[in-house]
Amino acid sequence: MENSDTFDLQLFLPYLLNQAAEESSLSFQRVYKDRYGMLRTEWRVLFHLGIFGQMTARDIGLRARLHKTKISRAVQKLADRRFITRHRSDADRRQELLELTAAGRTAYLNLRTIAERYQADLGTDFTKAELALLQNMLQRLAGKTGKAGKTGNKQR
Amino acid sequence: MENSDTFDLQLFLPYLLNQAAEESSLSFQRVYKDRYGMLRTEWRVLFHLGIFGQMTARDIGLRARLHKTKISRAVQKLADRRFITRHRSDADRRQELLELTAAGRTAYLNLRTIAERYQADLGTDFTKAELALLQNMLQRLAGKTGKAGKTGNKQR
DNA sequence: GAATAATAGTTGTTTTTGTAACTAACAAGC
DNA sequence: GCTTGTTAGTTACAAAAACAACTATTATTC
Repeated sequence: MENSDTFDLQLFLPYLLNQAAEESSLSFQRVYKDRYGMLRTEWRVLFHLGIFGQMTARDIGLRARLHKTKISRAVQKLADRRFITRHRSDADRRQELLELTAAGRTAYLNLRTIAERYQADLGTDFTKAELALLQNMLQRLAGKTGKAGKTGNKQR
Repeated sequence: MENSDTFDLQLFLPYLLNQAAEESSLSFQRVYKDRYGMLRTEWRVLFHLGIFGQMTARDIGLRARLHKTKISRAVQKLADRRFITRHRSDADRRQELLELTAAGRTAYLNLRTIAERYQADLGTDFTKAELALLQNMLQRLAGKTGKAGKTGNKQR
C-alpha cells in the first residue's frame, strides 16, 4: 500500500553481508559437501589444522570463533573419517592435540587448491585494489567484538 | 607441525564474509530477538511488507531469496502475533496477500529506526565513499547467481 | 474439456545448531 | 592437602533449518 517508505534493505549491512556471504559460500560448499560429505565447521577445522599444524580444539575455537560443541562434533566426524588424529596432551591431560592424517592433508590440499582458484577468479570481477579494500573492510567489520576477548570457557 | 603453508584463511572470501556477516548481525539480532521474539526470517518478512506493502509469500521469497517453507513458518508466527494479516487472493486463490497490521507496522518502524541508527554508526568507522564501495561490491557478490533466475517452485 | 503439468503454500521428517548440564583434569587459596 | 573455582571437552535435550512429500488451485495441451 503506502509505498512512502524509503529504507533500502539491499544496503543494510547485516542483510547485505548475509546475502553476499551465502552466495559466495555456495560454490565452495558444493565442493566440500558433495565431495567429502563435510559440513562448514568441518572444513574450517580441517583448514585450521592444515594451515597451523597441530592444534587443540580450544585453539581452533578461539581463532575461528566457533563454539566448542560445534568443534567437538566436527572433530569427531573428521576423526571417524580418518582425516585427523587425536592425542591427549601430556602437559595438560584435559586437552587433545589434533593433527591431520595423510588423508586429511590430501583433502585439505585439494580443497585449498579450489579455494585458491575461487579467490583468483574474483580477479575477473574486482581489481586487486578493490579486493584488498574489500578484505580490509570486512576484517574491520568482523573484528569488532574485540573488546571482551578473554579466554574462558565461554567462547561462542 | 610443518608450518610451510601460506594460505590465508582470513582473506578467503567465503570465510571472511561469513565472519563479518555473523558479527554484524549480532547486535541487530539481539534487538529483534529479545524485544520481539523474532527469528531472522521473521524480521526479513516484516521488513519486506513494511517496505513494499502488500505482497505474497512468493514475492518475498523471490526478493529475499528465502525458501518457501521458511517463509511459510515465519508468516504463521507473524500472523499468530497479529503483526500481519493474510487474505486469499481472488485473482489466484492459491496465493495469499500479506499485509502488516498496525502493530506490525509499529514493530517495523521501531526496528527500522534501529537499523538506520546501526547503519549511521558505521559512519564512524568508514567514510561515505568506503561504505558505498563496500555496498557496491557486496551487491555484486550477492547477485552472482543471476544466471538461472527463472520463477518456479524451486526458489531456494 | 479431460488429462497432465506447474505453481502457492503447508506439513512431516531428518539434520544441524544452540544451550545447558555434565565429567575429568588442573589451579589457587587457605 | 582439601575446598573452591576454572578450564577442555563431551553429551543430552530443545530450537531451528533443510529437504521431501503433500493439498489445492491454476495453466497447458491434446
